[in-house]
Amino acid sequence: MARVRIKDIAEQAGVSAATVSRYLNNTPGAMTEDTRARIAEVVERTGYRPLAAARSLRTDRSQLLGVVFADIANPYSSAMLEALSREAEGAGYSLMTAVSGNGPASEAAAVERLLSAGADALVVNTCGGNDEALIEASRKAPVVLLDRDLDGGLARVDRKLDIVTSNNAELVNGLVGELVGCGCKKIVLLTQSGIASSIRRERAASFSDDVAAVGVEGEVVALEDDVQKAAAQIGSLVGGGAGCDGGNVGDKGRDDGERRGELGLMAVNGVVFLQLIEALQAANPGLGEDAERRVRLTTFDEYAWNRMLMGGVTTAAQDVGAIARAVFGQAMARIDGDRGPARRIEVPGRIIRRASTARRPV
Amino acid sequence: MARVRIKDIAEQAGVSAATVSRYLNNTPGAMTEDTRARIAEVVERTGYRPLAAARSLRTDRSQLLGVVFADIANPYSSAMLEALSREAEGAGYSLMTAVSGNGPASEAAAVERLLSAGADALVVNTCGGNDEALIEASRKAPVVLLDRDLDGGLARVDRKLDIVTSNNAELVNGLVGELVGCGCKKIVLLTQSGIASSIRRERAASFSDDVAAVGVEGEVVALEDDVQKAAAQIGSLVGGGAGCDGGNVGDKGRDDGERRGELGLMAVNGVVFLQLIEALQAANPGLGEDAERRVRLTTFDEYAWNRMLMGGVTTAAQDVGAIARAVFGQAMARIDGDRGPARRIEVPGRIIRRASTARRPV
DNA sequence: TTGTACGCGTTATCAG
DNA sequence: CTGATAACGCGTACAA
Repeated sequence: MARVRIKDIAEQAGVSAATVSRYLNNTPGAMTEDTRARIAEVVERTGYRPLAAARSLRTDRSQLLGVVFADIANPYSSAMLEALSREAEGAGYSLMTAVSGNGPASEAAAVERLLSAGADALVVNTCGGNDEALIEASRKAPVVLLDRDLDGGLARVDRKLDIVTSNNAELVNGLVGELVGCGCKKIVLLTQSGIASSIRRERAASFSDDVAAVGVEGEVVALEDDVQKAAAQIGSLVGGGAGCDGGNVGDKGRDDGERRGELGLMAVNGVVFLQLIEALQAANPGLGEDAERRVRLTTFDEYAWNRMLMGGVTTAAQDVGAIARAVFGQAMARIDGDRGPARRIEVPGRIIRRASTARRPV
Repeated sequence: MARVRIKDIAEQAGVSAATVSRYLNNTPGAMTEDTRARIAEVVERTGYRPLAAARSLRTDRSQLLGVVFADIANPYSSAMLEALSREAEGAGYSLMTAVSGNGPASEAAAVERLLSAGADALVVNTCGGNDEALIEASRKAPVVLLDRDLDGGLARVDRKLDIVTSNNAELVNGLVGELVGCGCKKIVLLTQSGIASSIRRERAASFSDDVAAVGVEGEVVALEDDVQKAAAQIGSLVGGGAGCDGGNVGDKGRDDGERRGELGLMAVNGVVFLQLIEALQAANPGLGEDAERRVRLTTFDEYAWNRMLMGGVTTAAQDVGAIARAVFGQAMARIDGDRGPARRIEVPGRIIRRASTARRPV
């Protein structure tokens, strides 16, 4: 039961291989309804599928899209993978994935592998520090940056590097607004230690502008990976009049001193948010039972636990589906020969207001 | 600057294409050190990479491994993707991924697509209800089941379907032991509503045996997806003497009635555990502040939040790296022509004991 | 040790 | 509307 080839189909249908090929690629002004039917019958009966390698060799198209994730443990990446899968599926494409683990060398290797494997185009969620490799790659196949820009911000300069990202400036602004709106006098943006992605920089820059504009104190802190160190960082931030608020006895929602809600925290992404929660819990014993209630939490990235932790955390959610659509669409356009200037596509996200920044103290 | 072919390398190195090919595939007893060096120089200088499609057409090997995930939102899948990537990378393979979203039809389609795309073998984390499609696929390419067995448990019957999974029976036994050890008189296994995977069945079966063996009350509950319904389920389980425990004033760790710690909960996977936490929080108001303290939590799958929620949750952790190694190794063996009987590989996981099942009441 | 010649399965060109 | 034929780039018997 060897593999069935196009020639076999041709013989059984009483036509030539060329005609079968035309049938498979449904050429516009095609063939007799009769021959079409005959071929269809044979194809159906034999379950024939053209060999990808042969087709690819001839057409110089693999129907393969390479995707490189910086950190697949970040649920944003998972969601994006699923969304991209859906897009690819609809277009008859398959996804080849690679994970860089936030390592530039690993990312460069992944890009090289995917290219060697024949990817028609690359989608790269770059970890930074890899501008050269990516620009080089873009000369062999279209490259669409996902979420994160090059360090040099060269996306617009170089010819073929497109980028799709969220409207981070507006989202940062939205979160700052939420925090200020619920009474925060000081706001801290928490970023990931050791990771200097363009997103971090972009959000940090917007942040500085925004806090200055509304006249509250702002600070950017890179949260340590180590829980104890992170707890110490958080502790010193919450700091000052900690632990002397008195236990809340039985009924809660009382004694809402005006010092409450003064510190606003903003996690730059879901991973940092999780670290933040962990650090808060670790720091809790030293800060008193209700330390959590004296800070206002907000975060980027919408995950299940945002709804439940702290009674609901105000979130800047990115539109994963729309981003995936834009990324895939742009990649396809490039594959189809679009040689226009590099594009920068900003997909609007939205602020989801939850209890953590509610007007009346929690 | 067209693509450089093997013929170009041959010309520049002053040899024939055949010799270059031999160089690329480093044939054993090969060639003069001189010619080897000359070819190496040219290959290096031009950055030549053989065209995957042409090579694949000739060798009938794509160096592509297809992977189908049932639920990529499940962090177990992300971790597995990363581990599999590492394995593939080392063997010169690339991963083609697809996501079924726990839909049998979608899974069947994904398998078909990956096969059409030329995958040398398939790794399937099946969602169940798809035995036919998978068996059919296994006749075209090796299929290795990941974690979940066929509904019919046919893995050993059919010729080529291998399966790699954890030692679920032992892990269930371990968790039951932990719960009994900290004083639970009743244990409930929480499963995912609407998903009837083999893992759920397997763990549930072991569970029933185990609770019977140690003589405690056991129950299996499929947790509703809807938070309110789930909360009601949890509420009725915690049930009975709820809410009349008196608020714990200031100091805690007191009034540990002997009714404490009587109910043991075991989440069948990380997703269910998250739903459980959410349900617990939703049910809390009606159950009294410290309802969480009257139940003992355990769960399968080790994630970051297991360390932090409830002060640490006792976990049955699977050895993702070892599983990935076994899966990939088995796939490679099949690709390399191993026609031996189907294998069932059980990779041992381990119990991580945390505060949630500590002897002294939390 | 190295070169020659052929074929892998498909699509594109060109006649008819 | 259809068929014959020539590539696509590479690996591998076979011959030298």
